[in-house]
Amino acid sequence: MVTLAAVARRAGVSEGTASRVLSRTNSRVPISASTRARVEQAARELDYHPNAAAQALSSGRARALAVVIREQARWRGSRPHHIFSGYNLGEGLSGLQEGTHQAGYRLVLDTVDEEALASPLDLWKSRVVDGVVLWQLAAPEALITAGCPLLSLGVVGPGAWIAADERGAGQVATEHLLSLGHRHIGFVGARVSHYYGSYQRLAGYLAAMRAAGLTPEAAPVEILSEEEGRAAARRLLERRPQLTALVAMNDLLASGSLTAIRELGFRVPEDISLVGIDDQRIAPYLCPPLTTVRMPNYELGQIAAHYIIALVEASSTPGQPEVPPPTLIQRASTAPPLSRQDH
Amino acid sequence: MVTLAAVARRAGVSEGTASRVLSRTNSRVPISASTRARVEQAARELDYHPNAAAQALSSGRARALAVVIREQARWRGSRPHHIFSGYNLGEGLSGLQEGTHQAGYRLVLDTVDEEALASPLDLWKSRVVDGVVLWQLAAPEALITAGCPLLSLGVVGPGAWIAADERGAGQVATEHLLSLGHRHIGFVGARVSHYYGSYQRLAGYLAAMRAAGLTPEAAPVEILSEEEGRAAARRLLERRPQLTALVAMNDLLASGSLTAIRELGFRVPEDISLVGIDDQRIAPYLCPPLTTVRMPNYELGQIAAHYIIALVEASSTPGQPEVPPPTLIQRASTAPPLSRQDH
DNA sequence: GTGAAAGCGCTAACAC
DNA sequence: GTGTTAGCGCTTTCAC
Repeated sequence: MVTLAAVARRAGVSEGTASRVLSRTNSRVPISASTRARVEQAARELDYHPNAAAQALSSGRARALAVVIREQARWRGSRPHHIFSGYNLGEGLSGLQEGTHQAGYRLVLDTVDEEALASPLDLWKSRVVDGVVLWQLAAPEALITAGCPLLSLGVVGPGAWIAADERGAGQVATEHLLSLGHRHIGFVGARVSHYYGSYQRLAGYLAAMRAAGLTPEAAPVEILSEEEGRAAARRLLERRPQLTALVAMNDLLASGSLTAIRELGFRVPEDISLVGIDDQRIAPYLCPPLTTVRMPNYELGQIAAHYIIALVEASSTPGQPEVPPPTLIQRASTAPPLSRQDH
Repeated sequence: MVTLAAVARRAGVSEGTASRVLSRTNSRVPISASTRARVEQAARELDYHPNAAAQALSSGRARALAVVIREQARWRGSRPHHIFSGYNLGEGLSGLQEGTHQAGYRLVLDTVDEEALASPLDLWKSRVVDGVVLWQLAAPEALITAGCPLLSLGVVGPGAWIAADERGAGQVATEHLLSLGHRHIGFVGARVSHYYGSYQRLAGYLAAMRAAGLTPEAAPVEILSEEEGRAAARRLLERRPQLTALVAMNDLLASGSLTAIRELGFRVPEDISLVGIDDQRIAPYLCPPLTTVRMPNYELGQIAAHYIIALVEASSTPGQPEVPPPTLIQRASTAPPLSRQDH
């Protein structure tokens, strides 16, 4: 193993100087250009890689962040699988990894089942990570009282949190239908507990409807499943036959709604238009391909990385960052209303 | 911060003894029950969490593994996204995380763009991780010469590698069609370079066809895209009008094949049956829902964790592990052949 | 600007 | 069985 001492020896300087040249953190001291060059060359020639554990121990910073992901309480086949598979988490993780890597931090992956958030606490207390990013997860009390820098994504605090413009997504979806000429638009998926997005997306829908002077009509859903989406859409369409369009709180519910619409003998988009939110991987494969709203997941990940790193390094709360707006992805599930609405 | 010294003091023992009681690694020495109890209680009372950096520095083991994931060279919208989003990586990561966590190791997430595998090398040389798991990625020469314990998943070595029974998957898919009564079965997706699965799945198809005394008919594909799948399926069906069924090398190609089949005026499954492989998230949403073969991704992840940890701790190659077989997931895209085959 | 030296918290080899 | 002690490789005062 090549140590700092070896580099220092070869460059003809002391360990302290070599450290000052080579480490990002310790560089508040001016160094002469020639010394710097000699040290850097020696490091290169020796293929020096600083020992992360030694750096962490000595500096008190691990230069690592934890991403915590909830284990889904649902099963596929007979094996557990994490929320990984859905919600475009991949995009978010990409962004997080990108931002994290750029800043010279590492990302430690952690998963937790429902409420047992012991493992991120342990990662923090063991100084494995300097901070924690919680994916669609509210900060547990224990982590907060432990003083761990943390950031919840897509969920309201306690503690710092950021989210995409979920309300805007509901609005974008609704306004798209409005601009197509729809006047009787329902919402599938109100009231999913603990999920920030569900509340805000509904709020966006309500705002858009009211701004257009129209009466909103929303059907609640207890959990996020296709089956629930199907049932809710069915109830909505039976209760309000004048509806010509539906906004679904997310693509999964949209998928269920599609089934309900078809079961009632309607065609999409001729009789009923449908918009989802999320632009999940399944969206283009639904029949017809689903018009939906894409959330800035990648960017949210990047922003989260910057935010938590600022929090870790400055131990002062950064300002609320700007998140790019959701965008409409137009596919084949929406069209202008036919005459059905005329009665 | 609560240190080992504090625990030792409170328990009335030396640091060495406390360490022996509390650390998994250092426990080859017998300890009296009463001492052990006293130390454990003291640790509990003080809420002691060993400093990971100090442990790593002192022991020379980080108790961490890297998972390396390739950055996809394709774009979605205008942002990069990783292979995360596809190939049921989520299931595999779950299994990996599970196995890793159980053994008291952590998982460090790393992504690389195509061939630049510098960052896992750096993780290893900096002693951030004790070993590396490469997801659908061949081991780069540099990592091997560096002596890093590593394991490639779903790809043939150099270095250790494990994969699911890809050949079996091809066979299962083909045999399903055979058992339905099909005799003219084509294969979409031969010859995708560098991908172990593509070769083996084709081999499984060929074996099943030959075992049934039938003539195989495979269409090559250059890259894994729906468009390529569509083109290949079209070529195949035009060249061999007697075909009544298709096996696609994976669900993405199956999706493209579905389009081609429909474009040629055939119905699925009445005129043409179609089987995919992977059971990706999109599979149940295709029209009709795709019959496909599920790969044991979760288990593969778990097995990988055990394997690499054995490699790290024993520095001896474990035996080739048993991976559960692929299983057929029957949905609506397959049925017995109609009379078309009779001419 | 640079060197010397004191730890960071833990493990492990060695005594007893 | 348990205590003592010498580091692990780096950062960071404090001198000069």
